[in-house]
Amino acid sequence: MQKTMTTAFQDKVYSLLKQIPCGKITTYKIIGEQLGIKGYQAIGRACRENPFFPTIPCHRVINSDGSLGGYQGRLNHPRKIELLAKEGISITDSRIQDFKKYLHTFQ
DNA sequence: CTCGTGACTTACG
DNA sequence: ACGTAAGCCACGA
Repeated sequence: MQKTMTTAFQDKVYSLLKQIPCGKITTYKIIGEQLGIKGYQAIGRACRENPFFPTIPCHRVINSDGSLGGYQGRLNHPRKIELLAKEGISITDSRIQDFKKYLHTFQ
């Protein structure tokens, strides 16, 4: 029956993502630092397998250089840009302006 | 159990 | 800026 097939790794990623408030974003690197791993790709993979929405807002996760990265397996997905823009984040040319200002740290 | 591939990356030259 | 290497997880054979 397993409605959800979340693994221990994904569970950690989701826990962090859920801590991200509205209007804030984070990067794969930060998540990796919090998890203590360097498998940034694995993090993105966990988001892509994310069966919940918007319980797990993977659209709030971007690259460390300010680019949107991808969404649902697609790069610079228009949906991701729109969602972030609605949260008050300015995006230009598939890139976040002053994304550091919106960066959310798991302190 | 082992191997190979894919994945929303990052770092380096 | 581009290409390559490193590194972590999940899935299929």
